[in-house]
Amino acid sequence: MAKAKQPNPKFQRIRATIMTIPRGHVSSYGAVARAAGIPRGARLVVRTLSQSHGLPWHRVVAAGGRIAIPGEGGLDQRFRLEMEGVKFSGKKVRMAEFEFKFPKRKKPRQSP
DNA sequence: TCCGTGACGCGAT
DNA sequence: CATCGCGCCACGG
Repeated sequence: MAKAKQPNPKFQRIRATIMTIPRGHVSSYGAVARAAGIPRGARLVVRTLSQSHGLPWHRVVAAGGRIAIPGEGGLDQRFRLEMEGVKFSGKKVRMAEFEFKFPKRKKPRQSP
């Protein structure tokens, strides 16, 4: 077939990465991009979340735990996170306690 | 082909 | 703490 817009491998990695975020935890666009192997791909993460469905989009926030979605979407995200047990401090998620750290497969000698 | 846009990140003011 | 500006990446008109 011709080629119907094939999803670049980058997007696939981003999706896979986002799906590893456990319930009750969050991550940031930049962190997800880095975990996917794209140091400056925060915008790509945004695109991926907007285009793909079925992803836990509400578990991805902006740097510092800030909700980057304007309007009701942002409130929706906040409710969903609180429903999972995530606590907020003002308008930001308490990253120090709920940010999910992606496993760094560099090779610290342990379960790679 | 060039330009603008976006659920971003970070430093500077 | 609030704003602004610049850099990054991919896509659409």
